Amino acid sequence: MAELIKFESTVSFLLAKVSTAFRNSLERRMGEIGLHGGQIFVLFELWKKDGQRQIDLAKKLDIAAPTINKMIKGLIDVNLVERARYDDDGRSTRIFLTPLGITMRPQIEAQWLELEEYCLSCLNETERMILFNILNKLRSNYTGRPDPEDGE
Amino acid sequence: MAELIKFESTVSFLLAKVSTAFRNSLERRMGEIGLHGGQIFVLFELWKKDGQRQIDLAKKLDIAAPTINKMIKGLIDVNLVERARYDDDGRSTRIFLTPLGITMRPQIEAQWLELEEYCLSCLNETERMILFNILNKLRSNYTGRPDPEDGE
DNA sequence: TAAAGATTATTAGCCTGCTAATCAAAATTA
DNA sequence: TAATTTTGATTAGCAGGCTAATAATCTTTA
Repeated sequence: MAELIKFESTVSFLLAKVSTAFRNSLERRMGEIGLHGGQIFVLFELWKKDGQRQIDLAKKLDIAAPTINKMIKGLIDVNLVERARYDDDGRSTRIFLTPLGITMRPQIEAQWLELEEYCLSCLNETERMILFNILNKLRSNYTGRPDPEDGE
Repeated sequence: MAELIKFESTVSFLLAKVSTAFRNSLERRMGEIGLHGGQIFVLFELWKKDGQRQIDLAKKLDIAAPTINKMIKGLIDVNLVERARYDDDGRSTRIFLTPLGITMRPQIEAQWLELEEYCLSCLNETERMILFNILNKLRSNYTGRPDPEDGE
């Protein structure tokens, strides 16, 4: 006779729940400043390096080509980025920040820090560090992308 | 002049990345046995108590009414559950497991444990326990729903 | 009883993920 | 050069989240 699992006792169960809850918080917080949850990650990459191709953004964000395409559409709709074609390659488009996309950076970053504080308010400094390290391990395990200090 | 954040250094950043990666793993693993990622949580609640109303399932799973509605549609499509109306309340529908929904339980649970093992393969036993406890705190923080031992 | 309010399910539509399929352009190879 | 393959962007369509709006059924209240 098969053992019946206690789903609530698995880490995956909790991870799924926290994942969904976090995504909702992210969406709500970013909605307060007129953004959607996923868009901030695109902006983050463009702030590091403007004018990247869609395919390169997708690779850095670990998302598929159609996903980045839709995200960029949304960002264009709210006038945060724009597309530009170059003569050197007729296939690709380069994504550039608009002036608004540049000037909104501090506001978006402040909102991000608020989200961070809200999410982690139940954890002390030690727990936060531990969680950070464990999540880093999980991320490497999933994506094969090691800790930040390895560069890209 | 505004301080520029290092996004990668925030826990929220890693949590977002791990969330997405986990959801992808979940979808892939469950796809192997003909299911989708979210459906397992509905089944899990029905295994605990069959014949629940949609609204009650939604509350227990912390999801919105339209979401549970779509999920149940999908489960009906693959013949794992079915709807039934009762005379006592013409508004609500009760969701019941089909024979397949009952007999597939061990297979689904085995797949779940495989996912668990895959996700956590980079963590030792201590780290898993620590992660479990921290995730539990985060979950309470988000949903106001405390640890399992508090009952429902 | 009749009217007003609350509850349940559903539809429409959006964002974030995905895969599969297309199309155009570039690169490679015969 | 010509044919083939690869690459980059896009569209269509699906699942899982959401909110807002409807419709139908209870429940409550006047």
